[in-house]
Amino acid sequence: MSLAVLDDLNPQQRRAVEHGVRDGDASPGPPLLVIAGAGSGKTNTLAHRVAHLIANGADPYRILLMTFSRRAASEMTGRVERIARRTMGEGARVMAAGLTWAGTFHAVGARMLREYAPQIGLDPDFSIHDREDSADLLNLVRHELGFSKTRNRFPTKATCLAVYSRCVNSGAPLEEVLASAFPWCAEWPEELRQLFAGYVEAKQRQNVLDYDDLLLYWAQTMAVPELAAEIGGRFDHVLVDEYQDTNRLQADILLALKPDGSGLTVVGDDAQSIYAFRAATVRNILDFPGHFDPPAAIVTLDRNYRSTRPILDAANAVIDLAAERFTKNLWTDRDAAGRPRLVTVRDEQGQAYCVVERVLENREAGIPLKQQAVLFRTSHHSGPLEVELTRRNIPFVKFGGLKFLDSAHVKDLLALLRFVENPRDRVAGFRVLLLMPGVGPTAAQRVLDHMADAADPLAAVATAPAPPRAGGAWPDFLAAVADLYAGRSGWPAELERARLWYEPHLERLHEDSTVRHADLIQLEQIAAGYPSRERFLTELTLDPPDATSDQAGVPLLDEDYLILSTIHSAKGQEWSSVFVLNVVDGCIPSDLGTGTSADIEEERRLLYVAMTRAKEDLSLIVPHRFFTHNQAARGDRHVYASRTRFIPKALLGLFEATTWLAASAASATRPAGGAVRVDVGARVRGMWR
DNA sequence: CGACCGAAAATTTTT
DNA sequence: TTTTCGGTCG
Repeated sequence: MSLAVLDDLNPQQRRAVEHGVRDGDASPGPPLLVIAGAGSGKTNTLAHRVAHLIANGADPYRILLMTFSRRAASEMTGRVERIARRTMGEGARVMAAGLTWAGTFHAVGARMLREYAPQIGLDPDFSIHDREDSADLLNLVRHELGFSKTRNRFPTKATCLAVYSRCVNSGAPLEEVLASAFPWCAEWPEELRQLFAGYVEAKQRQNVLDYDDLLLYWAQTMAVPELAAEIGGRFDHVLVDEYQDTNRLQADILLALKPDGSGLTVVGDDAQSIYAFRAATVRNILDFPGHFDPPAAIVTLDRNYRSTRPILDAANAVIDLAAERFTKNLWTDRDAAGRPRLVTVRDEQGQAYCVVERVLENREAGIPLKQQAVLFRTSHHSGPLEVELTRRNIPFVKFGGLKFLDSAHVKDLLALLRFVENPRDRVAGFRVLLLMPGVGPTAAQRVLDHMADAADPLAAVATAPAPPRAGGAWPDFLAAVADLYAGRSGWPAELERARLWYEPHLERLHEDSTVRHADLIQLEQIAAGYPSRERFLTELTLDPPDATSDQAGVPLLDEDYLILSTIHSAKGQEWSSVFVLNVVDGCIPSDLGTGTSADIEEERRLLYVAMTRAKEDLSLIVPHRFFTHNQAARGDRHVYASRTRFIPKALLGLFEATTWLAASAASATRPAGGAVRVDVGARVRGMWR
């Protein structure tokens, strides 16, 4: 590898890149932990390390690259490719194509499980349930067990699934999970245990895995010494990014892959750990070195290349107040005059106007929309802003929150494909059957039971008892299934066949069928990018297109658009100018998550992550008053909010405090009543529900 | 058997 | 306020 490329790195980065690699010899070396602060060139360093390994003879087919989030995964592979192209010229294409084992833990797990299915008693044609499907199946089991009519109300399907998921991911006993995270469900340990047992059996009968199973089955596979040796032996180097976001199960998998740590590299930053709610644990990163003898080497990257000094000073001050810290403060030599702004506005409406004004000012000053981002704690916080952006014709793309695939009509259509792909999947079957008029739970169950008893379930649909009140819808359905079953149209044309069947139902069930119809056409275009139905369904579940923009779908790539993102989805990203909404107590920290001090600490890190996304310009918006909706406490439509507790008085000197006076022009044209404004946001979101 | 109605609960971030 | 659940009516 050319020395020129490594010369761009600072000494610590270079140590991380070259660790364990001798000239021309990239055989697996001792384990390495890289503690890399925000903006310290973490992904870049990891990418350089991969390129360096390959340049020194490592086989790209035998390199495994994993992350927790999809965003981080694509960022990483893209970066490796770019660096390789720069350093290796034409050879880069070969190399990038060779990096086939790169992705999220879940995606890699799915692939591994399909491959090893025959050896672990799994049908390789399993389908994968997303969260909603999993909750639906859990609900069916819940009914079967008679928990629907208990004296006190039993937890909802979503809560049950959350409990189950946490148990699986943290490896903690049920009672402990209930006590710590779901105290209001603590009276049901026995029922929940029974429910989960039934759920697991149902999944297995139906040849279905949920998200957690992808990790769980993989971890179980790795518990068999022969298989662990075989799978671990396929890779010389295993590298994990965002290691602070992994949970116990993922750490188990990793350690089973490389018990002695050879060829193992993990990268992370405990100050950016924001997935504890998903059972991620910083212990993974803290305990990593000690798993090996001798302990893994540690390299710390604490030079920040992203933000100006005033921004970094403020962010450091915020994280400095954390109860527990392991990493050092970041430093930079990027001097600049402007402090980050702390902008007080009247209410959420004022917040929307203020952000829009500033964004437009920035654009006038030459900063494209794409270099600006608005971040928020929860998805619906951007509601009023989205309305305002739409009103002013400012294009935006939103990351996190509601997904294209969550809309009912898309799920309906996909359910038909999933039903044909795996006829034992009762959740998909139910969903499809219930779309027809005159078909309810009872009729649907009869059909599915009839199929379950047959040797060839799909062929048996034709001989199933016709639902008495379905009328002409039933033969139409049989014809569609027969066509898809026989593969008459081929992929991806069969999606159109499915849509033709679905369209009459779409028009009957939904008022706004034209908008929804456009989504289905878009789905067909997406499908064309996948080689087969199986790959389409799997990858759509594991890697759904995650941006929603208003109405027309994702804007063209060459267009300029503003970024809206939840803070969680913003991790690893950076923008020239960043706005953070609702920097008030009750939002950050969320008043839902303020139960334990650990929860509060996570919220503090969340604010830290948001602030460290900014390169030149950072504005924290503090609405004085904000509307609450869906609050348990009845009555008040708005509450008076105060600045987040994470920026106490002592820190105010690091900010430039300003007040944005409620835009006279805008508010003058508005009717006085406050209640309607919240409804608009709800309705915009409702279009997708 | 399925559609409708009234009461009660709900809580956010991702794979 | 919205969603979800269970009971009742047609």
